[in-house]
Amino acid sequence: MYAFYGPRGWWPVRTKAGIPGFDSRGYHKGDYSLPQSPGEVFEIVTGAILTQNTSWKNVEKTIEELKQKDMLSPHALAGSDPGDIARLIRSSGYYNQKTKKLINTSLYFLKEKFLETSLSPGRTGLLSVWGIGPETADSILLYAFGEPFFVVDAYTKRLLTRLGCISGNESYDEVQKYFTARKKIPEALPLVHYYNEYHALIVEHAKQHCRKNPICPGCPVKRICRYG
DNA sequence: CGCCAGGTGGGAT
DNA sequence: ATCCCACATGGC
Repeated sequence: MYAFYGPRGWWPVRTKAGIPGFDSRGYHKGDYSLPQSPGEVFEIVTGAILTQNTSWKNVEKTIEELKQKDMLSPHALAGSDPGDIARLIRSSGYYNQKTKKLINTSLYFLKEKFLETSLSPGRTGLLSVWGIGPETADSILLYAFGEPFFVVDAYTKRLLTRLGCISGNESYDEVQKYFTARKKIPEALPLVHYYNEYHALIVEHAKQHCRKNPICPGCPVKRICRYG
């Protein structure tokens, strides 16, 4: 899939959109040096929560709103009126729930000073926050803190099920194990970069070919798939 | 119009 | 543990 789609430039960082080295949406292909500041770390944390069961397109708009109102920080979010936050993040859907999730996460980050110290919250720590489940936790660890946690989402399960790798009713942790237990990892890429690309490639592949109604002509993994 | 999108938590069984 | 549901907007 890497040969077919190329590097994906994840995680997109809106606050860098358009500057040299970044495309208009904040993707940075082949550059694994992000995030580079506490602000960028927190933007990824926020994006990971906002995109829960929601298209990234809707989230981009919200991130932009938050940024323009100087609300893209744990301090600002934790100190704001929930109603104001809900209005700002409206386009990302589930705005009442996500308001609560953002405030909870902000309070946790403030209390533990993760941004100041650059210390990782750790998986258990993130999962203890109301509003952060396994996928959001792993997304934050992998893309915001640069730790090798493989992200499993609905696309991952769909692809692996169609390829015949899993039955489809496995738990999050079981699917994750399918990847982390593998020994065949290209040496050219550090593990964290490999996981970075792998998840992003699965998302791209699921959007282009492995949709709910699959588009098999031209699929890069057609040969090893039951469909097609 | 209907269906889907880079899930999570709560409640019943 | 395992199912079922609420949560909500915007794009196609």
